[in-house]
Amino acid sequence: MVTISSQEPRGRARLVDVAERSGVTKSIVSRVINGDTTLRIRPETRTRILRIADDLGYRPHAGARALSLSRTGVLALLIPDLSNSVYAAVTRGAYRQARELGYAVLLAEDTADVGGGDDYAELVISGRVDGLLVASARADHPLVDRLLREPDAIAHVFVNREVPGSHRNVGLDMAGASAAAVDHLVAHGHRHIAMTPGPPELTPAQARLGGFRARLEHHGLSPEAIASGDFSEAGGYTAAREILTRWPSTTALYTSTFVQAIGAMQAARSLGRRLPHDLSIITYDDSPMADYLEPRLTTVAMPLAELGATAVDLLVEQLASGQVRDLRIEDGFRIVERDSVVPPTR
Amino acid sequence: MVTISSQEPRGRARLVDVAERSGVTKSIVSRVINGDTTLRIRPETRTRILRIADDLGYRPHAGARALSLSRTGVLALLIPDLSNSVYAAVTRGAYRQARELGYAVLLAEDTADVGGGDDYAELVISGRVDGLLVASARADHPLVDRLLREPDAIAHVFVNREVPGSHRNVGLDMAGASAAAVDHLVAHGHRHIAMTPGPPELTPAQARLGGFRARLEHHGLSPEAIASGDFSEAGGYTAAREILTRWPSTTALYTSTFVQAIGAMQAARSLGRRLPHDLSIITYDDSPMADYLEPRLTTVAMPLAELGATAVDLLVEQLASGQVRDLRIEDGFRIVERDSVVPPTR
DNA sequence: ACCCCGTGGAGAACCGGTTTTCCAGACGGT
DNA sequence: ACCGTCTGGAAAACCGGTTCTCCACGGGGT
Repeated sequence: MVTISSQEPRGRARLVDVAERSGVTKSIVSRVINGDTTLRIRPETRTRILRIADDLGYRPHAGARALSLSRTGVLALLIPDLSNSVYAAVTRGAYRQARELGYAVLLAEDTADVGGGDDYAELVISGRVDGLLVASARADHPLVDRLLREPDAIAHVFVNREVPGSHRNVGLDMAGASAAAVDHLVAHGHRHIAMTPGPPELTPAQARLGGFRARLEHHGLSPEAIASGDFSEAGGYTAAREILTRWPSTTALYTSTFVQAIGAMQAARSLGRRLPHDLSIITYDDSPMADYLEPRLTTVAMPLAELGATAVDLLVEQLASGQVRDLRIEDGFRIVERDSVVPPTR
Repeated sequence: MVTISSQEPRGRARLVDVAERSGVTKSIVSRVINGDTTLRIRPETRTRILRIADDLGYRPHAGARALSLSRTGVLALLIPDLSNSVYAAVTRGAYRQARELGYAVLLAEDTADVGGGDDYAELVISGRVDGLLVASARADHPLVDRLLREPDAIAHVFVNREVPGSHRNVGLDMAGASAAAVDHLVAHGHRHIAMTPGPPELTPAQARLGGFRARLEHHGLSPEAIASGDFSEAGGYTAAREILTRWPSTTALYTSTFVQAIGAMQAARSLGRRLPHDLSIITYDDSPMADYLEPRLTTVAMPLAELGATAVDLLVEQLASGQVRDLRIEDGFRIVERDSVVPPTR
């Protein structure tokens, strides 16, 4: 039978362990570690405590801390689709900024199958996280309903989607980016320009389409064709085929996501169009892959990391002050010229 | 001045709130809610408690629970790169299985810049999660060192990588999948087959290369060429260009990741090779995008969701019993035939 | 010798759960 | 009427922190 002496290191060092070895009480250790400025303490005692805490590898227990402070220092980022690399960039920006502000980020994929999405509200109610960054695009999301019904119950910010009346939207200048895409195509001489904006009920699709239409009008043009289709390769393929068969005069296409562009390129090829001469393509959102397509794909790169970081800023601000507001990142997008946009041959 | 009556709903309902309204003590409520079978209680009292808890929307405070139980019911999944869709599939499998077993999964991207990676061990030490699913591929990872030094301090499992001596590896049959790819190419008549395995120091690259070599040998062949390059588009491009320029007799190429294949296709085109007739390509890992490339890309689809689920199984088993073991998912991969593999023309 | 004040820290309450121990009262048997 | 047993639940300790209140002690001034 082996008895554990009190000198034996336990599984983890606790505050009281540090206190015992330092010859003080745990309240002192807590205040030293947290840098309480109202504490008057002998410098040597302070350094002794800090050294012992370090020796023991002391780390505060997150649960105990959350219980005592009524806050966790964790934010949840809800994204609709992990395989969409757009969210990878947003996530990186959010992580970095959260870290900067002393928060951690918990990432959750908000798939439709997870019990209606109410689980995510539960993250906050059960005290796992302090607030929610909601990047889900689904229009009829039950979580969104709930957040709108009792907005103050749960700190939250909507990222890259627009929930009217929430006053908690942080977004990109999608209209501006779309206008830039139009300008780029027009500058190359295109006048018969089509677009695949994405599902009409989703706000990102609406915003990009709105900017597209408005800028065409500015140039005295109107859309050659608009065809919806979801944000996937298949959606781009279907929409582009529809456009190219029903409006063969189209010389340029603006797609709403990178993978839509992939689908659209395949659609063009399947109809015997040669890229880029028979059809110029530019897409919203950039990707490392753009350099390795044939033709290399011209894109509008968006400041996604900044979007994530700004969303964190807003959420932390909301946690601290209770104030909420909308914010749009006005600049930061840019056209990345590659080979998929050339002057029209007709 | 408004005074809050005790009838007023607080921010969240606590156990004691449910208890008061039920006319019992919180210990009873706790035992009822947790289904304590040793509790003898009047059925009507039980239903009353449950109804009131439901009415109040009671959710236990995760921190308090973790403090009391010394477990959180949360597992952390550490992945090296969020923009890699392979991990999206692994993550989905892990989420689903974790949910099944009553756990939640916290996702963390293990980027190199995050303070040496020791932060992740801290997730466990600080009581935020119960265990770690480590999918990071970096060979020299400080976290891996730490886990190897004190393996019992932190429950963990290595996913899709092989850490020798850890006895906590769960992986796919990469060698078998590579053998299947070789078989597929050989069945189409190829005898001059090259591979871009990826960075030589990473175990996934080694495992795929090993299976490739062994199966070629089985067919009485030897590799036409092997060129390393990282797992990205650029890595595939560079490696494929090297192969095609230095070993022009190559008729078929097996790449180690989907995006490597994208890069390799571009490399082939850049050298005037026509796909697939001048070069057949097959890649490890499938993607929805494969259907929209030119030519449509033949792949070896891996059971990634099952990998994630199995990893969770093993970690939960480790938490429950302290037992550890290696596990390889032997089957489940399959060739997805598309258009990028054709008989050689030479 | 006495008072006052600043220094340096002790002690206890509390956060919201879980779990173990214990007990009042009803009930049945003799 | 008394005893033992079972039923249904109360009470308290504990998990590991944070924070508020309070106090012992020593030095300086008069």
